[in-house]
Amino acid sequence: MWAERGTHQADLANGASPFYALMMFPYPSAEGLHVGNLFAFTGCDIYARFQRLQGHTVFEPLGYDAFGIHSENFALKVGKHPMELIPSNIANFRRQLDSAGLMVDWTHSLDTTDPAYYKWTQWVFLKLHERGLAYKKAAAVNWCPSDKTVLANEQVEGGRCERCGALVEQRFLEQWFFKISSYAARLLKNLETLDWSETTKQAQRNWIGRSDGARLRFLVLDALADAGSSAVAVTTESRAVATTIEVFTTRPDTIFGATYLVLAPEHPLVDALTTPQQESLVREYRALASKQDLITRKTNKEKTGEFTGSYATNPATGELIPVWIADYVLMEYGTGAIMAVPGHDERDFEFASVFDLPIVRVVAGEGETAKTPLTAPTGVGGKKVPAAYLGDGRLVNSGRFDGMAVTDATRAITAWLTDRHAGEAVTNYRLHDWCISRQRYWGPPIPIIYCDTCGTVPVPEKDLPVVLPNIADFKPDDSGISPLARHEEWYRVPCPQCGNQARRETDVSDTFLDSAWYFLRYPSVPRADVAFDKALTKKWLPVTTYIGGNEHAVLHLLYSRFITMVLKEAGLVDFEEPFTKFRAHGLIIRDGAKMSKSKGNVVNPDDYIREWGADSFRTYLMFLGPFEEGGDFRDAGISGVKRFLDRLWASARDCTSIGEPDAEVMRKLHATIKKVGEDIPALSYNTAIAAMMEYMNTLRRSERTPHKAEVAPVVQLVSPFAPHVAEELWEMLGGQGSVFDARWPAFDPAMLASDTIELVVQVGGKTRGKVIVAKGLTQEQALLAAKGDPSIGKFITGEPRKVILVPDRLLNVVL
RNA sequence: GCGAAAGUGGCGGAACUUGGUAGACGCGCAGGACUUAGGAUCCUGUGCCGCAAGGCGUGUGGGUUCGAGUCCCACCUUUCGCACCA
Repeated sequence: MWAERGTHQADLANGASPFYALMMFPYPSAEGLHVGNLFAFTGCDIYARFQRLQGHTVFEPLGYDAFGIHSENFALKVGKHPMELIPSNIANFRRQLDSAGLMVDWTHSLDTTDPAYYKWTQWVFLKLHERGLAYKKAAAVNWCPSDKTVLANEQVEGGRCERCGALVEQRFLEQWFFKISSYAARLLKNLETLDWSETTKQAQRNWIGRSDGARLRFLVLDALADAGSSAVAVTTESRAVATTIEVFTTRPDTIFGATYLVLAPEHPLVDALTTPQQESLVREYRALASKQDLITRKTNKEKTGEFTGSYATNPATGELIPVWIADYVLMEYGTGAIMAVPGHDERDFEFASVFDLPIVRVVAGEGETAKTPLTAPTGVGGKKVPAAYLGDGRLVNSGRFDGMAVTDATRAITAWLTDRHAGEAVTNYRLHDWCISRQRYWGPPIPIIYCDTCGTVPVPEKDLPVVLPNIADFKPDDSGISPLARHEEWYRVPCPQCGNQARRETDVSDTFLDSAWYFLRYPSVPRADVAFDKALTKKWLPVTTYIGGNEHAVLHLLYSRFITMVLKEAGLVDFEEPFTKFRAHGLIIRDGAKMSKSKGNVVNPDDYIREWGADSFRTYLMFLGPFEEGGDFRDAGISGVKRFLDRLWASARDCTSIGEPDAEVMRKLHATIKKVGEDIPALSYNTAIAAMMEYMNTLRRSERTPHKAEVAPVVQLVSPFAPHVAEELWEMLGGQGSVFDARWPAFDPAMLASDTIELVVQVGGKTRGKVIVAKGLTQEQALLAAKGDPSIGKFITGEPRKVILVPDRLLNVVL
């Protein structure tokens, strides 16, 4: 009936009070819908249905995120082509989703692997390229030397290839990047304006990773100085070959304690700095470092490194300090070089201890002096061991800055060094540019053509989409480049500018690009002439409420925000934050353990829907626990929810319109309407369901044939949770049209009022019972009533020392 | 290491941005009714100790308060995220 009447279709052009309820679209796996998906969708669906009952025109679209490595790997595993697998997976998902009774408007669905969709994904790439936000550079990828292929980060487990177990290496390939790092400050600042869960915002803040500090310059006096000589002569020749090493530090106040410099092994200055004596050692170390894959390098705790043979001048002390390379310094962060302050940095301390480099104290804490040894108490016996001092304090061994507090010194020293042209204050972000290249098959080809005469040429918009060809050998191989690079007939094209023989980019783009703009597309599906219609976009976006998993709290949400910002700058949309409100749902576990195929505890929604019905299943999922925290799925629990719905059904079937409803029951009903109406928008679905159950218990215990007025509103309250049952009962009770086109029942505050209340009585802070009394009693009256109750009165043995009355709630008698 | 969240019956979880009957609701369990039967339905009970009166109870130890699951201090544990980010 819903399908026939188009109940779930929103009138996008004319609907009043638009409400865009978005859920994160699933990857249509061959295994079918995961119960976690359904948990998320149901939670969003309830919210959306409730908003509709509040009078909004609700748009609840859903599509499929079908590109990417998961699909590709699965296709490889079962020996089928993804182009063949995806449609059947989608059909299966659609069947399952329909059986769950979601209010999805399927006339606006999308599939990221459809050329009609990815045409616009490529168009988004071109928009970024136009604005100079897409660029190419060499970057490290995970390389499996045994499978001879590029691995995605999620295919590397503990530094090894998840398939063959070989140690993963890093390789450098030319890749496309988006300049998201230029937007770091804005992405961070805008977070303050968003109605998102605090945990999600915090995760984004950490990812963006703002650090305020200084960029400092260290002059290398003579790159060719003799490593053995401690007093390097400053000659005019050496000045001529002088190089500057830039470092980033958050502790410029500790510069007097910088006793050496460290560069990342792949730092571009390393060659120039390495002296002939050190050359072979440095080369060896660099080779070793580059062999390590990205992950083990980051988790390897033992400090290793090599001396370059060069010395630089500490701009504060004027002393010569050695320049080292070590893999604990990361090229990706800051300037790829650090000033090492072993006295006040744990990592530097460890490194200095291993290589016997000088450690100087420049900050003294409470009760410490310049001479106090740098130690930290150990756990056992409180014995002191040498360690860096990380705490607050005042400067020592720092010349004119001695005695200054750390915070003041940070400012003062930065200013002093700035005056001397040795550095300046900078803000640094951890966020690095977004690498969107994938040396894979199953994604949208990056719309770029390389021409010998014209260079890098973007594919003209009119030539989009660049269709992904259906090739049989889509498996990545030892060429180390995309499978598309094996298909000359595909990549060989005339240059769009000069017409000469040219070559297509053979990498495809990251799946995260597909999902970074899909919410813009939904309202405009199925229009083929634009990515998104201007009027519809203006009316429906930004998304009113977005619900999804916290696993996407960082990347997906950040990328979507970035793309939206860029489109705003390009004048294509008129907002820069795509999701006004975001809430993350929790995780469903089963019998206390995470669901996994290997444990065999995966819940197949089909089985439960068949056995218990979609409504019971939905309601049970929401009853497990707080929606934002998830819950523990136990088979036994579902029966309680089923019983509740059965009882509601029986009450609706048996209720009568004769006579009057019971006043006490009606009071409870109105309290329930209030509670459910407050709980649903707060996503407290579990307590909303509990409140409805409680009401049904009250109704049942009144032991009369229920009056229609006592039952009908409950049908509406339960409708977001159990839409099928509610729709049927609505009709059974003579409701007009769909229950979802009716309005949410209003509660009457006057109904909640009662003349008498239960007054809790405490004696000396201990609860002794309660008395039923008239409202608005004075302290004396309340005390009298308490004394009058024998089970309470016996505790009031003397003259009260103090009496506290919380009007109409509680009386505490202190003896 | 850094960041975030959380510790409440046999179990999942309630207790409302405000300190005021801890354990709502559901599962499970126990007893009963109906039944040829019950994994159906309905009723009753169910934090712990105690025959009772009563006492004890929200991770541990302190504190504030007439009154603390809730606020403050210290600690312990667990989960999740990020992790050599200078």
